[in-house]
Amino acid sequence: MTDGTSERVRPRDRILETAQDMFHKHGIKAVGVDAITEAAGTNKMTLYRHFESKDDLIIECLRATASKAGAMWDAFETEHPGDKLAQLNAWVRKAADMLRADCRGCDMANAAVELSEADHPARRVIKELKEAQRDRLVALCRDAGIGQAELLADTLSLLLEGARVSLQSVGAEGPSAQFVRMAEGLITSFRGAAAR
Amino acid sequence: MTDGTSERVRPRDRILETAQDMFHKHGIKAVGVDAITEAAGTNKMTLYRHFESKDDLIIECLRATASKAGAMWDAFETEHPGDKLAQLNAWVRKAADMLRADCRGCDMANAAVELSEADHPARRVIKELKEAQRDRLVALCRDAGIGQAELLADTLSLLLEGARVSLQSVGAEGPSAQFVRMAEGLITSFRGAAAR
DNA sequence: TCTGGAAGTTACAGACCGGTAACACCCTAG
DNA sequence: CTAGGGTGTTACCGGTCTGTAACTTCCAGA
Repeated sequence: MTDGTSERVRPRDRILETAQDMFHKHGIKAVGVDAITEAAGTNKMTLYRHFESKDDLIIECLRATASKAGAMWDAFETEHPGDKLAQLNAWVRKAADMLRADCRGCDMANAAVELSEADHPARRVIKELKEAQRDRLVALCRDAGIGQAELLADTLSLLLEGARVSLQSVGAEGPSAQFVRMAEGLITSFRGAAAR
Repeated sequence: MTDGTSERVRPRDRILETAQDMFHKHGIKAVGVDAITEAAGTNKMTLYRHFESKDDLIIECLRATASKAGAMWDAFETEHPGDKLAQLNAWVRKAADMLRADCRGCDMANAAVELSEADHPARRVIKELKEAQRDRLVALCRDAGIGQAELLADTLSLLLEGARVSLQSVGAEGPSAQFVRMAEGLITSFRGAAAR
């Protein structure tokens, strides 16, 4: 057994985890590679042995974040197997849970704002991952038997995205406080339209 | 006549205008004061004679942007005097017009994302200005005779905020393309609820 | 014409950034 | 035990950043 009880985490994974956390909390441009390696208990050379550049590290962080979000979606399915409407409601509740005062918003959206250069390599990845999330929400709405599934999914997407950014600019007492009411009202409204 | 046809703009105003434009296009942290002064046809010393610091310049830029947005609101009133519902529809159309592919989003929201430090002096100003805009939209909805004016205004706010950030992460073909349909549907829905 | 203040110029300070080179070390697989 | 790859350490490069000092130039108003 190579690991035993010690189970030492590889430097690459420590760097990835630490970078995700620091990028999320302080922003990408506000965090230097020196700060990341120090917080991860390693050094800059090791970082550059595992990642081509800071941009490469950013991209890997975004992929890791999206992967965690994907696991959250899987949890909806296992918690409410087959019941798509319950999964959609779980999504709303989970989204509302993330709208706490200390929430710094969506990492991908924030990265898109910070990395303003149109040809930045991270932009491709952000678009890919965001489109995948959109497809998943559309499929969930459709499978829940909602008529205009795309429109509802897009509306919910924009509401959540807006709530996350509003949280940062006006705070938790702003419009984002009404997110659950808006989302649930929309879902019932769309369901009623389908039944009609 | 001191100005004549030349109409020379004061360095301070040139700096403010240029900084607004560059901050909007490239982001705050991506633009240095040297680049601003060069683009404004002046120099760094002149900038620091008119603004205490870069942070101070940022704040003045945000105020100027909000002032321009306020002028836009005034235009709604003059174009549709007394007709609050028409003004609300004009707001929707104006918002949709800003959702072009090259749109870089809301300067205040972007600044809130970029300036992640909780005690950054710009954060107070951002919150103030955003709350003022919210109050204005709530008043417009209420004066348009809509029952749950606050809820509609907050929903529209989040939708627009979300559309602007979605535009940057997934592009113009993403959920933001449906903004007008969503907004108009919401307005008619809320109006129907009031009539009921 | 004189003068005072605004504006421009140059140079610099001090800090931080991403990224690299050269070298010492340790720990594990063979 | 030994060899070698992953890791840590230190120093450095060139560049950029905000902000300041000292000085010159320009221009409008009295």
